[in-house]
Amino acid sequence: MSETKIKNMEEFAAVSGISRPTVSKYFHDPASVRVSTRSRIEAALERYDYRPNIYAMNQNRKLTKSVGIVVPFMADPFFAEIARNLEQRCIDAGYRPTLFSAHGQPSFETDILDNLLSLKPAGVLMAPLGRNSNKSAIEKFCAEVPTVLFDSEIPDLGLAFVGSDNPQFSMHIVDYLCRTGQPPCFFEMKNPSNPNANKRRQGYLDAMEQLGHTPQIVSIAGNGWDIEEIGRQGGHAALVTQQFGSNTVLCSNDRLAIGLLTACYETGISVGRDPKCAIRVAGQDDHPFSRFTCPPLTTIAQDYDAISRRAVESLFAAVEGDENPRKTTLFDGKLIMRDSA
Amino acid sequence: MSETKIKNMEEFAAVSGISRPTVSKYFHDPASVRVSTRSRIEAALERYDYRPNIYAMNQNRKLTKSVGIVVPFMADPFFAEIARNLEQRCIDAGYRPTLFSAHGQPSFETDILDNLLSLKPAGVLMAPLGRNSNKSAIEKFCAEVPTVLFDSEIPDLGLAFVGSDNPQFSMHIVDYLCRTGQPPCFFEMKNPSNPNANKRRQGYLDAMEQLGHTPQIVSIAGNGWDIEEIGRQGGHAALVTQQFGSNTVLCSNDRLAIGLLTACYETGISVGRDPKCAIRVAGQDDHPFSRFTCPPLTTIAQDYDAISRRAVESLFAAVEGDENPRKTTLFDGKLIMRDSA
DNA sequence: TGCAATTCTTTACGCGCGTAAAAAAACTAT
DNA sequence: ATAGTTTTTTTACGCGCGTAAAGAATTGCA
Repeated sequence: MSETKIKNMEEFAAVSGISRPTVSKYFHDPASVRVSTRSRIEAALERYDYRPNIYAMNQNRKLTKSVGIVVPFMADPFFAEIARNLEQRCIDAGYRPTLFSAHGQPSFETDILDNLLSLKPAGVLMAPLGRNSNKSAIEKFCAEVPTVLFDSEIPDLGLAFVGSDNPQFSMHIVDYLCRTGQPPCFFEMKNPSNPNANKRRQGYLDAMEQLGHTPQIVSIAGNGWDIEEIGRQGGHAALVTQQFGSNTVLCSNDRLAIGLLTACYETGISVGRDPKCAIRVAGQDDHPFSRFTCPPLTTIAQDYDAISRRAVESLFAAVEGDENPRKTTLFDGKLIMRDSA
Repeated sequence: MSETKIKNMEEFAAVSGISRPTVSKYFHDPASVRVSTRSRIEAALERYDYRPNIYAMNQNRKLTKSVGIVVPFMADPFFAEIARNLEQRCIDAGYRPTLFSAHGQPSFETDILDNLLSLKPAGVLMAPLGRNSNKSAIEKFCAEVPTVLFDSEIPDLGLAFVGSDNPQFSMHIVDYLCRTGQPPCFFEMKNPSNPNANKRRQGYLDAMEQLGHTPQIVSIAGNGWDIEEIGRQGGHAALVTQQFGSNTVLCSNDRLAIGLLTACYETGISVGRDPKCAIRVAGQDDHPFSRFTCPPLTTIAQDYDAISRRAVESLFAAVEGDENPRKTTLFDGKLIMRDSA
């Protein structure tokens, strides 16, 4: 970092004593040049702080090193966490990830894809909004850019889908709830934006049937991503009109459960697995905050780590040449027992 | 979107019947060409889907249209919310924002600045990590890129700072708590990463003195951004050893308060402003989740909207030529009364 | 030591667009 | 219609780097 300012690769090649094409090759892939050459370049990098112009680099390359990470709602810590996980893995693999959030708006999601197109990314990791996504826009995008979908599946789209085995989630937690108390009823949004919700409902129905219980579903109104508030209001309504036919409520997801817990508090209904409590509440996802609700929320944890690892692996395998058929990978959830159920 | 594929601006200029330099001018600023010209270009844009190559565009421009938005911790919904707000405003102003999160790690923050440098952004909106930030790296960055800091101030750095008036926060909520019950003690992390914490402590001390009460501060150990967990553990310790000299606890921020609420629950201590409850707990920030704690958290709300508006205004004023002296803008907080205090 | 295989240098062109300068064309106002 | 102003066209070059091709240098190995 000492001497005169380096303007471009030409000058940097000169001071490092290596020809420009070789330097270019080095920046494309350091392992592609001989060790002695590499160390001479790296020695020069120590003395001068030069970085290739990223715009000039990407102009001619068919394949850039950038990767898009798209989530439906960054203000949901669940997605923020998984985005961070994905980001780290991309960096480790030598790529430049860029974060995007659709902020719950389909039009925003479409705009993001438009912008991504002009970024010519090597690949994209995307969790779609779900029901409200502009499917044809996503389909068109997937046809042009290698894309791995996660969290929320759109059938047949993308190189691969990685998510959770929702039926297993339901089976697992329904079984636990039945073993430890009354069979649960199911609390959900009538028009969930995320397709996982439908699979969880079905999983609940199957699990209850399999265990020989009569299922009961409480569907509440509400749209959008303000899920805690929807759960709180719907919970209020369900509680005062006594719609829950069981003292145990399994929520479609943790954010809904968090809202329901608030509704219980506000209605004066005690929640917990303690026999003195009026009802038990369980969620699904292991949302980062579920540890801190009162009572702490019993839930079934998505395997963030496995999901993000597999998503990134699938993407880079495809990007780096493997021609695999589209594959769906689903990971099991782990029961997290806390005080709420 | 009908006819043959357009490869570059040359071809697009041909089909639109306008010369390439004029088309280039149009994409730089649509208002800079005559109305008749503009409508001919826009007519062509309807028929052919052409977008200028972003890499070629930015290669020669001294000033790109991209803006960096840097937050310390995206998994904190507070920052996710404000980032979204900033993002929207940048788009409305015709810029291309890119989101970055330091994920609580100083080394990551430095890397982000490095990457941003090579993106040659028109400007950057940054909330630093705080105490752990690599100040000299940020200083060096600010010298090269127009940067507005928000949330967490680093003295004299950047074009401007926009944040909250922390002493006003403390005064306001301490006054409220004193009027409605016992004067509060103050619950905080011993080594807070965010410098606002220090201002809030001082604000608490000043407020208590002004109101004629004896202040008491409970500082707990813990590092990093896992603030709820730190608050929970520290809260446990403080509760069992009866360190709170008042039945009212003002927390340095909402996330700490959320942890303390969990500790109270786990210790069997009832929280609320109801006289039957054992203690009152208040937070600061109006974290998105604070509405849904049990009991819902009384807090003082940061004016997200005003902060993000002013931050963006300051940045674009500077980017577009105004030479203003560095200015610090602080917004008042609004008391949000809920059940916890 | 010699020969083939690998790696590097030299030379040269192109990518898509920014932008400058001079000339031509289109407006505006009188 | 005319002069003056604004906008567009024409022409031309450069940005920083990717990349191809041919020859030179370096290596590995027997």
